[in-house]
Amino acid sequence: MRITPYGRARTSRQRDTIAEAVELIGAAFTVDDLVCAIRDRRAGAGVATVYRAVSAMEESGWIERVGSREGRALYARCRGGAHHHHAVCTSCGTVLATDCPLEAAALSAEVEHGFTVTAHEVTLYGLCRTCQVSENNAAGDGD
Amino acid sequence: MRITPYGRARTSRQRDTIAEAVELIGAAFTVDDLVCAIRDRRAGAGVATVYRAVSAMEESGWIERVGSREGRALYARCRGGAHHHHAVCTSCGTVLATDCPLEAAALSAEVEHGFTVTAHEVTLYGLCRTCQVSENNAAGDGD
DNA sequence: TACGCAAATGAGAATGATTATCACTTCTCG
DNA sequence: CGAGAAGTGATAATCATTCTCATTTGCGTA
Ligand SMILES: [Mn+2]
Ligand SMILES: [Mn+2]
Ligand SMILES: [Zn+2]
Ligand SMILES: [Zn+2]
Repeated sequence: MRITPYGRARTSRQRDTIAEAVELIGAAFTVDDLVCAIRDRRAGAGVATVYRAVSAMEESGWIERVGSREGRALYARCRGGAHHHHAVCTSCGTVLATDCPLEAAALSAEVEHGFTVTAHEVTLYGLCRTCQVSENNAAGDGD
Repeated sequence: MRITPYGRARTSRQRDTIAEAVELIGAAFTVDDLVCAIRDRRAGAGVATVYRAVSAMEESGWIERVGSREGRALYARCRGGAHHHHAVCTSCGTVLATDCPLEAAALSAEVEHGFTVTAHEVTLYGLCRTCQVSENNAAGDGD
């Protein structure tokens, strides 16, 4: 059973456009990014619809929440098999998958204090190789 | 120079009460937790004042932000020397300091993709030893 | 192919945490 | 004693996200 953007849910003109925008952006995005990307396209979509589409895409596993930026939730197209985390470039939004650092290291809280970890959040922010290079050349560029 | 709840800032009846509440709780707390804890005490404080006090306490390093719970920021009295992270008991709010797992493991994003990490978030949620024990005994005991 | 209806849409209201205002009150210090 | 800086608090403003509800639409089925 192939993973589609919306799982087994119904499709629509709006949802198609939204999924296209996700592919087009090809990096971490916020709901607002989608709303803007869609505004000038063939089919607009109300804010509520975009929020619902993002929820559906996340539920079906087609996108993942990868962090937050300025109070807005960050998502990305990042099909996840095994448990992993994300490195998000704060300049261009490129998202890399990283292994979970908690599996390798014996967790001090776990071994020293008998703490049972049931959930954890690990998110890295920084610059991808491309953006490091362009920072060397240009002085001040966006974000 | 001793670290005081409000750094070099002025003190007040309200701020004293707020700092007391932090010590009294002795676990992770939200701003709302403080507001409630103070309500019935000798000196109340407006919500805005509590928010400002929490900011001041965080700035002075007397408390730290240790995560979030249901959309509300979580803080704790956790004097931090070296870089570290937190394990927060989702049952009682106990906060443990944990070593940073990113320093031990060679970060795959860093070595494999040339990604430069400039910031990261690591927060563990789970059950402290005490709460694990009480879960074995009692069946359902609230959040 | 025509129906029926659950699912989707969207404009706008509601929520809820956090921040900003602004008119006081209270320290601090010379 | 002032003057000015800092703190207070009721209230309004932000702002991302969710909810409402009347209306439309996709799609399985007869
Ligand atoms: Mn992923
Ligand atoms: Mn700490
Ligand atoms: Zn760390
Ligand atoms: Zn506990």
